[in-house]
Amino acid sequence: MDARMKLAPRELEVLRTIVEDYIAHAAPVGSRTVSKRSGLTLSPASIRNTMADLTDMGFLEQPHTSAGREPTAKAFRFYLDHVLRPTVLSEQDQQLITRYLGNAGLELTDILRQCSRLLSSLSNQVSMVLAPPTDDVRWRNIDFVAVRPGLAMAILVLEGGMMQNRLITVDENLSQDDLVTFSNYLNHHFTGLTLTEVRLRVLRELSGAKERLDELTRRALRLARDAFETSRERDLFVDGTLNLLSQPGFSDISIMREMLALLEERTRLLHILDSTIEGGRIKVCLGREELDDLKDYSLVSTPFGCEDSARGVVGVMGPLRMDYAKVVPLVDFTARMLTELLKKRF
Amino acid sequence: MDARMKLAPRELEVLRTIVEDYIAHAAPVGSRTVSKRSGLTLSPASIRNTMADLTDMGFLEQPHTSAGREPTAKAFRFYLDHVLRPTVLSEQDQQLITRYLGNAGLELTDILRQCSRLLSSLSNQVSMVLAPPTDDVRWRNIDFVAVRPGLAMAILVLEGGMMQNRLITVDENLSQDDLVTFSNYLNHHFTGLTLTEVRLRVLRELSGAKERLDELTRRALRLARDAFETSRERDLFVDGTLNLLSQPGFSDISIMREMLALLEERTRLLHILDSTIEGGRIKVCLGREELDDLKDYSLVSTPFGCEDSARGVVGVMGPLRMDYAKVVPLVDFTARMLTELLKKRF
DNA sequence: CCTGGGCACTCCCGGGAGGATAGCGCCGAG
DNA sequence: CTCGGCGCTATCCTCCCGGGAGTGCCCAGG
Repeated sequence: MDARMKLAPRELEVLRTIVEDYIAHAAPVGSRTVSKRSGLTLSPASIRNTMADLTDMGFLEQPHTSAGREPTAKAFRFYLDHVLRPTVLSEQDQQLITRYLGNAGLELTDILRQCSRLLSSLSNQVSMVLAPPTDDVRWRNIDFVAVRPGLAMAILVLEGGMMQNRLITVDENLSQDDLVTFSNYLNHHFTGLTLTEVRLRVLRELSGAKERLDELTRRALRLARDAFETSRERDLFVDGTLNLLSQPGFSDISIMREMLALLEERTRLLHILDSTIEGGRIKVCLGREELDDLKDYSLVSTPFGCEDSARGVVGVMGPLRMDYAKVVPLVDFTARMLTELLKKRF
Repeated sequence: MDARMKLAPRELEVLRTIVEDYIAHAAPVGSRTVSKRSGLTLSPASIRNTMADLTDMGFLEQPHTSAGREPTAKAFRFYLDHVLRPTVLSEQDQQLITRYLGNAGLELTDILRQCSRLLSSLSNQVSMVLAPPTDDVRWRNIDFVAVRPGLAMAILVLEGGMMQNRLITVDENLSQDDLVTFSNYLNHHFTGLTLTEVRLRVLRELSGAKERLDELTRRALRLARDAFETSRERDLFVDGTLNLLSQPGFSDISIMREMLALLEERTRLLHILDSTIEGGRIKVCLGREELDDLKDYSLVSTPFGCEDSARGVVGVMGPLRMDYAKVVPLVDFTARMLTELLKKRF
């Protein structure tokens, strides 16, 4: 976007003032206000001229004749890209996050859940944390533990220290020793492959010439198949839904409902979050531009996790006019901490 | 409540009509409507007399002079206790539930989550499912699996087939064999005790004269302590929050917010649900009577699980005037199915 | 004594009028 | 280029008024 070139310093300053005032007060901004709050020493009348220009350029719009101006999505985009300078999170919040994540527990899910809580309460918005996908992570080790006759738990450790465990039904008279034999077999054959590859290979071998497989192999493969048949649903933590209600100007209940519907319908949400992973850097996705359902909302998200392995996403969703100056560093910092924590722990 | 004695057949019929009409339309009911809809063949004027009596008795109230009557909480209580006859769930819904629960997975959490989904979508209300507490369940078997040096997973199987697993940090140079030794030791000593008892005993022995313990014992006890130090938070599944918004007459946003706050603040919710477990039978708890925060809501809940072991709770929460004739059998049936399923599976 | 028609009364609700307010556009002087 | 001033416009709030729904009460009739 080369829009920056076109904006004179004064226009830029006026735009900045309007956006920030709008973020702070959630109401159309008038020329008088801009005149007072901006760094410029211009009368309202002069400001009005500039505002008229900005309106022509598509940065501002009036809800109706003779109301103040509201920034458009384009204005927010511009503000984010060219005006907002990267800031760091307040010392206080940093400490809070570090402390909480420090003793959030050993399990990834606990950590991520905690993370989501933190994000929503610090941002006063809806937060979401999407766990890293496990499909492309490499197999390191599997264990089977007999729970009771006919039921066993499979514990799969993946590269990077991620784990999955799930219950599977097994032959009634399999002993723990049998299970160990099977896991040895599987570990020997599959270590280093990704889960997707494993799944593929298991299926191929099982459906292939059965007679060629000995009993051991076949049973081991069956176990593996049961344990990984379907890829496990990725954990998705959403928190702070309540914050949606506290907002001024959720004038339209229907949008609200749309939002809540989205939050309950995990698949779509998951897809949206996942699509933000690509850039690698923090990304602000304005409703009007990309999420066509949520015109007046925006999503600040960034991936976390080591760059070379599976990555999850943390994000904060709120109204278009949320406090980016705070939320962006917040999301950024949280993701960094999380990445660091995972690197250390796993 | 001996109020039933006092109600003449006509009064009862009028009350019934008003309650049911109010449930269906969520609006004050006038004498004219009652005259038409009730089984009685009386003119509005006569109905008015009866309605006046019912108002005096505290069963009805007027939002303002010259509006229709609304049933009070007392009326709902009466309706539930003496008018509503136990009905069975529609064949169709029964099948739906049986089918879905049938292939909900092997793990308890998956089953309960599914259950919650079902309840909310069939009732169009907010549903909640609280997992059985594990504190008073007896220990059956523990296993430790080394995940990587310094980290192990403890898998605890409880009586009735419930399981818990969690990660614990261990001595860097413990081998899998050591872990097996420890688990043998623990199983030998603790099988049959409840988790609370185990926790108590572990702490006592560890804090007691340390020199008396040999190395093996001490290390085994340490593992046990780490694995059970804090009782795990009970799973609580809430679904259908969205339904709150679809309701007519959530006139007051503040109540709505109260409700959502409650749903996020798990502890309180958990406490409320848990307190409904005592009766053993299905219970309808009207906001005004017992949950003083939620004046206009009511909770239909019932415990599930074998009577002699730990029991969880399923419930549906909705406005005072929800469709009890449908919700009560729904909750009841779901709990029964769940109980049966658990009995069979675990 | 119960029933039910009639009537006056009360209260809510929706629509319209009018004043106050906020903000714009434009013009014209400095 | 700046900016004070004026006229214009649209919203919001308040008040008011009439229609509608439903009650309470009275009284006649079975």
